[in-house]
Amino acid sequence: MPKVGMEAERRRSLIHATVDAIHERGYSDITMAQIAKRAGVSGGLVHHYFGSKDLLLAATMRYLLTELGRAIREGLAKAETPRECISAIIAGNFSHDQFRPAVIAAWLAFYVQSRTTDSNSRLLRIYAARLASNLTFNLRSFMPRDDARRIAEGTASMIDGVWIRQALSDGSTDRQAAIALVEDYVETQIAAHVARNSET
Amino acid sequence: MPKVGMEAERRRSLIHATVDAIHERGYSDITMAQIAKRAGVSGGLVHHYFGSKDLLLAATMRYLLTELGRAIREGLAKAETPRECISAIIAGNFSHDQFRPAVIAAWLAFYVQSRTTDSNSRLLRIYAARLASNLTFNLRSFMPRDDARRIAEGTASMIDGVWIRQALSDGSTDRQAAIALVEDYVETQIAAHVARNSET
Amino acid sequence: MPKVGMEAERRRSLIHATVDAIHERGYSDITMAQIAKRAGVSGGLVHHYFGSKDLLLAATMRYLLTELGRAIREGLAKAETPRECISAIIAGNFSHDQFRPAVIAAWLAFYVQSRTTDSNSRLLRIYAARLASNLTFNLRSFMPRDDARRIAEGTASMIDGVWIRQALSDGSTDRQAAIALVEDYVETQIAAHVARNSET
Amino acid sequence: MPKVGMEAERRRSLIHATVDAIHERGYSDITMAQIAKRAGVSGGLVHHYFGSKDLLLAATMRYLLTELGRAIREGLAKAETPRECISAIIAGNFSHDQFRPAVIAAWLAFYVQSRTTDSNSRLLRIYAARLASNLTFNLRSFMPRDDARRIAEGTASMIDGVWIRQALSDGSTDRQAAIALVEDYVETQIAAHVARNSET
DNA sequence: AATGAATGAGTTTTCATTCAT
DNA sequence: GATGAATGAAAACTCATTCAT
Repeated sequence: MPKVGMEAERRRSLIHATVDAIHERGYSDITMAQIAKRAGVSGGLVHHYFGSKDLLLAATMRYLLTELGRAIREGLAKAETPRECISAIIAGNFSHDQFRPAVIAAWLAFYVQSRTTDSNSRLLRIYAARLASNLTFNLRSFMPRDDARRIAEGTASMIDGVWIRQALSDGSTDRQAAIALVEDYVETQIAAHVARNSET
Repeated sequence: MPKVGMEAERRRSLIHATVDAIHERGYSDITMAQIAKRAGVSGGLVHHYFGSKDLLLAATMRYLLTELGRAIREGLAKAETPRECISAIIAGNFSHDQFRPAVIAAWLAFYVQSRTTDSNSRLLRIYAARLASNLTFNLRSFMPRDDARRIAEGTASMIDGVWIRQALSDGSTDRQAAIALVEDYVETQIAAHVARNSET
Repeated sequence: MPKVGMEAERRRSLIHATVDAIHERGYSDITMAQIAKRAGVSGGLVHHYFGSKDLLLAATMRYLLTELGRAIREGLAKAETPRECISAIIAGNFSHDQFRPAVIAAWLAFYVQSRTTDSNSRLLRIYAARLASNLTFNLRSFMPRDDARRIAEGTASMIDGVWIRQALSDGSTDRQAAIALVEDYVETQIAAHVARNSET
Repeated sequence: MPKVGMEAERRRSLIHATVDAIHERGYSDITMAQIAKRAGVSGGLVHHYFGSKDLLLAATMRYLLTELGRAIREGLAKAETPRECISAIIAGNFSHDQFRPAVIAAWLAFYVQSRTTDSNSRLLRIYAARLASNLTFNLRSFMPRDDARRIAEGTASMIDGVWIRQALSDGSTDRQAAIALVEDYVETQIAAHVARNSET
């Protein structure tokens, strides 16, 4: 009798092995054999579960996107005010699971790589649009639509920027500092708007 | 025409071909044959000039760094006040030569890839340190050292963030919007500090 | 139902699946997984029953030979004159069970493939020798030994030729036309001999 | 400077190696490595020239068809009467170049294999149609259209049948016997028609 | 200097076979 | 007996690199 749930577990372990392999060797240097070895299975099994290297990579990217979405949603569930929602989104992007060297490395690899892979590109675009719309919606409580859009874009840019810079510095991550930098940006921008309004 | 100079021209044309190839195919999918074809030369010649694929890629990355450095230095030469220096640095990062799709794509590819390549990593670190120190120095005119360091890091993060987001959107680049976003960050932060100081 | 007979049924169904798989995918492209799926059993079971792919294929070939032999023997049982025997042999080769696209395809595949597989080659040779000897024996009633041998060879060649040509035309089979073509050959040859004899 | 004509020579030598490999190992067991070794080149070169195993096999089949067509055309060029044309077609099919064990083996392999490969199937069909039309046309001098068509089909069947039987017998080929068998069929059929006509 | 044919090591992929359940 | 997950050997294919011309 086959072990129920074995397949899901194997797939997850292979995806984790893929993330780790990208972290250690770099996206362009990983091989199926490395991933299989890292997951402690034979090379053939990876194909059995994912069909091809491309499909394994695509599945890994989807996994990362899903996990990020979940982290953000969890934070949003506890947020009550628009300001808290914004903080939840920011914190979600730097949550414990997300802001680890291996995950950061894999994220950026897919981010950059997706530029030349339509299906991956589409996934990222959908995620980015949702993030932008969510940020914009909550910023609308503090400023006009156009400004909200602009600051949302700035916030997203800074989140991505902090991530990419973290990838390069092989040192340990500092979630608090990362969050503080982005929060500071948002806070200062909101404050500027509030000040401007109270002047009039 | 003397053969001297011919070599430099060939090298440059191969480097440009490499940048374009990365843009079109992605870092992990480029081949020497593609690059050679794109540059209109034989495959063997690339080795003759660069020795190996790794060396060609390293040379391409050095070229990008040099060009970026040159763009910034040119702007800085005309800047007089610290504030103008900051703007020059920002503008340099989004100068006409730098903020093109192919260059952005290549930049990010090297950026991400350098994580697993020591020699490239070192180059990027040196550049990043110089940028940070330069920004910090000029921000010191407006705020204490620790704040200057923090805002310098924020500025660099936002520059990188704008870049990476541009790579994903296949559309045309908007230098003005990119500059405005980063300038807004710096300006608002400086204003906040000035306001705080004038309060006391 | 007793388990005895179950095994024979499973084996037969796997052999039929093999024949169908050869027909649909071609001898060089069939896999054990396909055959197992087609027979509605697990991949492991095929090995359990046949030991290996080669043995399954050998069993399939033996099955085809046996069925053909049976079809011919059944016809011969009803034949009384030498001429009727010849017709029975021809008709047996194009009997309903034999002259179906899937069976034809499998036959030819084994026919051609046996060239490089000693054990299969031996089986075919035995069958061919029996066919030749049978045809020759019955043709002896109408002509000298040497001519009988030659016309037997011609008859066998034409049977094989009609078969191979049928394999290529994906259309439906026309047993009557196939039989008529071969019968015409035999009839004309016999007639020529009879005419020659009556001349003298 | 590259050797002019080297490419054509290489391709031809690889195609010959393919034919020989099919003869020796059988269609379903040949590997690119075997073919390369037999041609005395590296494995990579085969891909360089043909792109893939499938394309190499397709090129080999086209080569065999072309050679057969050439052999027949050469014979036809010397034929003057319809009867001579028929003999030329038959002789062409068993010409020295065609009726060799390796070529026969390869021919049959492709013949059978083409059933599941559309592009190959199409090529064979075109050739078969041309052969049938050519035979029919020349037989029309001796018999009505319908009979001519039937005998043309019979002739083609016998040619194919002689070929397939030759493939199985690993012995040396006997071109004269093969030709005689088919000629006998045609001759007897024509004679029968002539006799029938003179009766009336 | 320049070419591009040729190599061969390395990678993905396939699949018969095994084996724990 | 029966399953199908897992293996690993063998195959196709890719491509940086070399080298004769």
